[in-house]
Amino acid sequence: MTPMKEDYIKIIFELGGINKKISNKEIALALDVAAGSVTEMISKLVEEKLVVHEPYAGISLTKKGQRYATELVRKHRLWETFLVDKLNYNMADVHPEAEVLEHQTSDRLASSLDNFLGYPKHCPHGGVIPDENGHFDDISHEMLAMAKDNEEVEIERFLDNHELLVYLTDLGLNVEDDIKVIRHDPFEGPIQIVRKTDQKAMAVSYKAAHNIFVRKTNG
Amino acid sequence: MTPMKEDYIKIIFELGGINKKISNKEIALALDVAAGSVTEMISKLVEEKLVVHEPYAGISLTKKGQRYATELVRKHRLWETFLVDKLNYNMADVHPEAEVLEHQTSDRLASSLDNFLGYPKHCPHGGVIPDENGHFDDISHEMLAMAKDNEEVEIERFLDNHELLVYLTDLGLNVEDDIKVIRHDPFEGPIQIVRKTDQKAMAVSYKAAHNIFVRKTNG
DNA sequence: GCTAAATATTAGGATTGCCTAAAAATATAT
DNA sequence: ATATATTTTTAGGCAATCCTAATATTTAGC
Ligand SMILES: [Mn+2]
Ligand SMILES: [Mn+2]
Ligand SMILES: [Mn+2]
Ligand SMILES: [Mn+2]
Repeated sequence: MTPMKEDYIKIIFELGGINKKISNKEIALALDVAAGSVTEMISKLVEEKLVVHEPYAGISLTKKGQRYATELVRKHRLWETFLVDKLNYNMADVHPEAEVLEHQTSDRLASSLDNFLGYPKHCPHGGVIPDENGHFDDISHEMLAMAKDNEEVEIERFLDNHELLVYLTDLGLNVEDDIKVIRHDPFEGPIQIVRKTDQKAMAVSYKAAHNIFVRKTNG
Repeated sequence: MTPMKEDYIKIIFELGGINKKISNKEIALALDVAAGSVTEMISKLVEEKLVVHEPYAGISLTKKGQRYATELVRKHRLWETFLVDKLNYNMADVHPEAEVLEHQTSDRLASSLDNFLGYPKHCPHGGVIPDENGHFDDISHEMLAMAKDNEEVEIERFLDNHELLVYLTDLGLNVEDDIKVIRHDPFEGPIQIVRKTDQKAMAVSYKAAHNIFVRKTNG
């Protein structure tokens, strides 16, 4: 496994989870490489039984590919957690550092780090950290944008996008916040919310609200 | 700068410091690559003004090359310190992890790590950690093997060799120990020493004593 | 000082991963 | 249903870094 192969496997996992088929183009876009490079790399990953490829139909991970993907996601998110919790990085800044450290992280290092961090369950963006055996909890795919007026939800996770995270940091909205949706302004206007703990009112842009995933807090 | 170029620069620094000329062969041996590969890489480093090469005479670093070398040594040793101080690694085990992490360490990450570790001056093997500006203290080149009977010295540093470090860990000898040399057994026999703090007597093998560097504690 | 051994360089070739441009396959829109 | 647009694959090349084998140069032994 080279770092590039790991990144291909990881992006297939992140875009498609454990069964959705991903197109050549989606990978090329996400990794910022040419389509021809993707075709070529995928054919190598097929040989190594890490992915399944139906030409012109799509690409998905084998069990073995999933194993590598979750390991890499684990390492990535442990580093992100380290950077925020121990080195006082801002959550918007950790991605590029983790993106390279992940590939140089032995299993021993990952497990020492995990222990040092107190076995965190989530990265600073709310992403699940798989355990040593590749097990991880389900994640929500419910967008804040889709929550109904008056619904009470918990902020579960943010997509790991720099601009989004800077925006949310400025706004003061955090993972694990319990909030109440007040209303959806028309014409793709902001979603108005209130944080229950401190009654702070926030207006979350329509676009951002599509990149924030929530979980109903029942009630 | 690629990771391999960084490793070439670093080994030239470690073998030769800031002025000694290093041979092709020494580099090939240290990095475990073929002599032809070294010639080729050196010619690239010459183009980039990182090293000076007199064919058949030897290779040394330019000022620019020294700058890169000290930066990499700094990152390497900060990681080693992190692994020992925070993740409870044994000093014999840290080298391979640091060897790869060093290449993926931004200046920002290095300085956050430095702060987190409390600005350590030395790595777990007693090697000096250069500061952000590439400055570092002098190091001793006096081998324990050469210390005279009855001389009192402080253990300054160990060469970073796995077997040596395992041996010294078992023996219980540490960097910064203040010791007294008792005697040199003949026929390349061990050097008998006593640690001043706890009067613990130790017999350090002849070979190991050539890889341990000390500083006179005057007295 | 000459010859043999050691060291360094050059030459030719492999691999990995990327690129662009052309060709093939598929999807979409009227 | 065809023409157009999009996506995917193929083909030909390039850069980095390694290797082995052949050649050149320097050093060491007698
Ligand atoms: Mn990565
Ligand atoms: Mn994350
Ligand atoms: Mn290295
Ligand atoms: Mn060290």
